[in-house]
Amino acid sequence: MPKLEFPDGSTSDLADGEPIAGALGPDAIAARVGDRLVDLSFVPTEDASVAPVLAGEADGLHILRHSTAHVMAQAVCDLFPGAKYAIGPPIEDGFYYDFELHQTLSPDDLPRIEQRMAELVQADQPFVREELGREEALERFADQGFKREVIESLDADEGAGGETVSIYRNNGWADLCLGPHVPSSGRLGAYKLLSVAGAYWRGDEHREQLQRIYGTAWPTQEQLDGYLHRLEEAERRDHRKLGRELDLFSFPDELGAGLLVWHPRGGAFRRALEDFVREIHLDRDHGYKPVFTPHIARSVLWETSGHLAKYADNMYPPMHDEHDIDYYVKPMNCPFHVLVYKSKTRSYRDLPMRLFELGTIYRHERTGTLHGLMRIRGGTQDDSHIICRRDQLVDEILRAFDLTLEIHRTFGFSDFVVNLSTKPGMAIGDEQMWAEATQYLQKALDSSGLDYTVAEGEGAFYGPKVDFHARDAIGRLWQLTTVQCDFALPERFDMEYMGEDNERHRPVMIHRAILGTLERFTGVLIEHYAGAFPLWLAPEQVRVVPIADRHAEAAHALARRLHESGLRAEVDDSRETVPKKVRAAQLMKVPYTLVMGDREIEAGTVSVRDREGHEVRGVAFEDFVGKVTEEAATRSLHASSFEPAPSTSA
RNA sequence: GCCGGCGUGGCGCAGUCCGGUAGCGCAAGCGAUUUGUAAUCGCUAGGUCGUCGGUUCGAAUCCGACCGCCGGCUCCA
Repeated sequence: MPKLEFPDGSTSDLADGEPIAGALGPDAIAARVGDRLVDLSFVPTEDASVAPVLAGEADGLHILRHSTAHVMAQAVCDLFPGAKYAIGPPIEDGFYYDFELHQTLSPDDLPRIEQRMAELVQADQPFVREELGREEALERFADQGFKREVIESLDADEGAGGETVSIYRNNGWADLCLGPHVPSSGRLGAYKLLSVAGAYWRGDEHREQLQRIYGTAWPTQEQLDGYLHRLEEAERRDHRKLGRELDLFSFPDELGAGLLVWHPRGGAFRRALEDFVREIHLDRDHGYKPVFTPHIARSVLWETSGHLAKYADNMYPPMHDEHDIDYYVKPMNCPFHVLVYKSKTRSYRDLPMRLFELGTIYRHERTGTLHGLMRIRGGTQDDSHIICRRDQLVDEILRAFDLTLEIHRTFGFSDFVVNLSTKPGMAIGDEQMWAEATQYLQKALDSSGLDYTVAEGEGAFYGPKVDFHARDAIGRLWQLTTVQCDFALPERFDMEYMGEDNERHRPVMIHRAILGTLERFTGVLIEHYAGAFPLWLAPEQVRVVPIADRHAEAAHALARRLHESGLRAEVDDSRETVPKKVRAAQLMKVPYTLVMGDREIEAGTVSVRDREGHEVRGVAFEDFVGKVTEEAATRSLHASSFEPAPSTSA
């Protein structure tokens, strides 16, 4: 164990995680993590003396949450005799702990557990680290099967101590643990238990299913409140709720799980989205060519592609015709695009060939995985396949990255986490193929200047891929774009082109979807914008509100003129009061509401209210139309501002 | 698929524990009001209580199966 050097020059060979009073200053409490000290002093104490946080706060938060998890596990074991406990790590924003209990937990049990935790905090039990020999540890956890399993698997893992294991003990309760922990249970911060759920032991669906309790923990009550507030904010943005409220789509029971219908307002939105995606792909610079392919195909296609072998369970069962030929509904578009390519002999001059389709696919996802628009059984991908020569591959991958960034910028996504996913356990194609395909992606990534991390074994079964996760308006990451490099399907489908050398060559294929499915992307956008779409995507861009019946005709005339300018405008001529109609428009998040009364008709102006509630009266109609059509045409993310027309009356 | 929770008019909910044939608000329709920037007033209509089966004299309520939704796990071409 390496010696630690403290700021004052002294050294220590304290064990990992052991609290070190005064190591970072007179009032600070630190713990050793690996080869550095982590300040624990932000953890609130009654004297509230807080030294500067010298090490990363994330480390301290981890320690705090991990310690909270221990205390919770202790509380659960106190309340539920015979409890078996599995693992309880810190996670983003909190922690969980898995248990096997004689009874099933319900959310109603959480307050009791919190109550018991409070007593343990009150007792201020020290976290005591102990090192045990393996045999000793096995004995200590004699009635804790999960712990014994962990201990027994330890020497398989590199550097886990081998002969000894460490435990952390609070009074009589102890857990196998590397630490570190806060010095005592009285030093937990603000915490709250959130939910109970099922989880498999070791993440293996063939093993025991345990009961998991999720909780969150923060240094201060304010931070906890802030987190709970963020949860509420996320709930407020929930696309399933907003989708209903904004009348965008629904999932009728009669269709079956995971299948939806788009309502007119959702249709207007989707149309705008599709127009944008189509336009940008098909323009001269990006050079994609539109193709259209059917929704079903004979089984032979899926046998060749390998989908039947690997994904039969997640495909809808086949239908067969009078000749007993099986037809499958397509779960992917790629084999069809391969057939487009193979429809005639290709020359090296034809490459790269970039095929674009808004392709609708059906996947029989397991019921428990469905989630609003985020995971559905029928949806439409902005699916493209780029077939090219190897010498074109890196450039084509880079072009796909550029298009990805360009498209996402339009929606206000600028912060990405990028992964390079490598060969999974079950894959087609040989090692060399995989190595080469991965190299090309890596090369493109390196020259793109994008930061990325390698996700081992996360690739598609036919090739490695690069995934883009975009950060939304409230900081959440969504996996959207995937760019996959495929040497396997060209082989399986025997794709060829005639080279300059008059020989046959095998092309390579890039699979890429930038938005993913339009449905999922719509869900992400709803949450990103909290339903307040930028003008160009808003289902209804302008709502005209006549004040009294006598203004209805003028209101409809106005809406007609807006339509002629290419805007989506509606008139609310219901016999309600103006405040009520304004409220209705606000609730539907219509970008602009125009209130029409005598003054506007007389002056030929409009009274503009945006959905933030800003109101400007007496705006010249041409000024309004000009700015708003510009805002829509440029796909601006920002609302226009208006000023009253200068008075022209003499 | 697995664990747990849930399913009552278009939406949000009460009633379910302790069986006795459904109630509120919003939305909708009608009437009055003709309204100036986030909810005018009144009236009316609308539900075989997810579906099927069982227990019972009687089921929204108890039991079972199925369908669907929610929180997770697993999976995600």
